[in-house]
Amino acid sequence: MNNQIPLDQVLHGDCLEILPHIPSGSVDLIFADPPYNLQLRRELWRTELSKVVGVDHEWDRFSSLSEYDEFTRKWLAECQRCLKDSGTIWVIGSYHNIFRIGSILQDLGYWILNDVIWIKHNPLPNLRGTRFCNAHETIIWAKKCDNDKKYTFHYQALKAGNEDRQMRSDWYFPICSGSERETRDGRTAHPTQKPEGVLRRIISASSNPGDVVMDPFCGTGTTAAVAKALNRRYITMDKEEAYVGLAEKRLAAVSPELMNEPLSILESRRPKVPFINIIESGLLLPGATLRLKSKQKVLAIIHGDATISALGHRGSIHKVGALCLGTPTCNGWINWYYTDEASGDEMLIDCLRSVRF
Amino acid sequence: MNNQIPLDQVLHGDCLEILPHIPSGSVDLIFADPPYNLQLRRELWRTELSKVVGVDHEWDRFSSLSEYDEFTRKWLAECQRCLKDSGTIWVIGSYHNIFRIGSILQDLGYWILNDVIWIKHNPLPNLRGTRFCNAHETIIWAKKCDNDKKYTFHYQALKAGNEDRQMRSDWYFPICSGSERETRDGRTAHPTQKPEGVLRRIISASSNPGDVVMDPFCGTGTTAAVAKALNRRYITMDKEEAYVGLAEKRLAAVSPELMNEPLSILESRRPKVPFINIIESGLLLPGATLRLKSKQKVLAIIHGDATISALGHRGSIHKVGALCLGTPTCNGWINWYYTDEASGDEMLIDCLRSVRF
DNA sequence: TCTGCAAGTGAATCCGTAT
DNA sequence: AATACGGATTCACTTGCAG
Repeated sequence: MNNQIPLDQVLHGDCLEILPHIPSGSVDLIFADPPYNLQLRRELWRTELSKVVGVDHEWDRFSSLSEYDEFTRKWLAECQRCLKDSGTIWVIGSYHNIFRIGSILQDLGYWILNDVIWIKHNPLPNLRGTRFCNAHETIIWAKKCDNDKKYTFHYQALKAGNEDRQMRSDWYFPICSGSERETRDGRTAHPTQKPEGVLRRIISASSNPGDVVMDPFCGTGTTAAVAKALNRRYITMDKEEAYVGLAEKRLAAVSPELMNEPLSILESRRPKVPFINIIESGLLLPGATLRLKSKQKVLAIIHGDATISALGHRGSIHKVGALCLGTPTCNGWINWYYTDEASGDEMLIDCLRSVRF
Repeated sequence: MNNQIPLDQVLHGDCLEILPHIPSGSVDLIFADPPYNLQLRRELWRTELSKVVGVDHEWDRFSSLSEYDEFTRKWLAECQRCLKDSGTIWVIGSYHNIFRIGSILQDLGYWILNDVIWIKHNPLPNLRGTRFCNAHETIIWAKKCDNDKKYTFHYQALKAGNEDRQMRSDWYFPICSGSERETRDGRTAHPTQKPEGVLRRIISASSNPGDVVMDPFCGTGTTAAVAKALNRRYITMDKEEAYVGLAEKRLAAVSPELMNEPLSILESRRPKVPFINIIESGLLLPGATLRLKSKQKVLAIIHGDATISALGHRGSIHKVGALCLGTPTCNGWINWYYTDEASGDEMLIDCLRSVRF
């Protein structure tokens, strides 16, 4: 393996052994669905045992939790090393393990961006009627560290796909079932297979086509399958050979989709028009005046160099706006009004930018 | 104070100093809304140049995560001592602190029963478009320890009040506003006042009339007020004298309710399915086409991010619809048609929303 | 009295590039 | 690396006032 990046394969082995071979800073995005049955099984087992033989609760709980913490710290630290400075990680869990994971993420210096709640329309009910129906899972989204690097987030595309309202932290997906559910010998292949919809939203929101997406706990290969469909590269692994075979078979049937370039890539921003263009093109003449909506008395005069002056201040539309309003910053475009000669209406100078130059 | 239980008063003082005076095993239910340890780095301004009033109070400042952990461990340990063996605790938080809280609860030997998600109808949006809108908070419900004692949980009452379906872990409440919001000198009295609906559900679900309900972080006194209204006793405290006075005044105006069982469950409003869910769930595939009834020649293509493009425009089903029709607005759901593969019929995409998610 | 519009606000780890 | 500065960015709901 050496320093080669094992792309687009399903590796067989424990992530604690494989991750150290992945080069540092080579991964754009990580999704992880770590096991928690380690802890859960032990605690259920302990509960049963304690009824019979009275095992020392304190000691056993501590050993079980700390063992889980140590495992978690190891794989999360390796993931952090593998991530690019601009990379982000998603980790999913339930109340059994998500608090350990969130704390360790913070301890390792990851910087949490959001916790997202996957709300299940069709959860397993609480069969004994002793608690609330556990109808959700928590997914933590974090960046590698508290640096200034920009992380990938297709805000505008998500907003457009969400009917022009920004995407929120509550996500609604059915649990994985029907034909999407992988089976082996006619039985559910993996107990915690995640819906492709969840992975689709995660991968398309926080990575770009061509990016490297890693999943240290492959399972049935949902992450890799969606990554392939969305034209991303993948690195994934599982310590159980049966899952490796299953995932490979699943991946072979996946074809990369067309039409999944994010809106923010296709829609190259409208080129910014500097204020001086407005003056140079004669849309506003030197000597004309501007007003602030909230302070009608403040009158600014436009100079030939596209600076303005008001209340004894002179400078850009932004700077003079901030000084007049007493705010630290000000977007002059959406605060200064000019008077339209034809209609006499007061109009935002931002309107002048939509005129084609 | 001695061994007297200071019932139905608002105590003035730090919970770390007061809690040690509360007798062991004297409390049936605890609700705690501890400081979140928010870390705001810059001022945040809205586009219309009003400043967002964040939580930047002395009581929410900790110098480090470990200091926060230590504080948390101390008050949670005291709470555990105060609880009856059958008692339970609820703690609310956000991603800034809830993982620390959950881990420490587990470390101390509390036994987590559920994590409940309070989903807000009307959260503060993400004003910079840099993350998902943080639209929820997490509430952990735990029992004192992993013992065999039965805890209070009115499963049947909750179910009856929830249209005969068992109550789930996703709860929908608007943020506290309007006349419910406590004010002082005409301004918001406390930045983190919780809605009474949340407390009403918590207290009535997990305690009985006459029980002792404790809140170590009184604030405006919501817990005590709801406890009094529901005929419970309360113990509460705050280290800021101003809040003590405020809560006392609020409590004086509360009358215990008659007939407060069964539960009154607020309407649960869940957001409608956005178009992106249709794509993510595979009901429509990227690359498929949509048509307008009135303009059959206009063909729109669906992209992987649930935007569509037609006539050179790209955006949401609504926006592109409006541009194609030349109307100011357009409800894309009832204007775009897809072709059903099985029948060949043209169907409104609105039909796809009725599929159960 | 009713309607419509404007203004205000809520637990927020909330910019990016050029110099 | 630190600073300067241009200019991009929000949703649901309530209250109050004008008409």
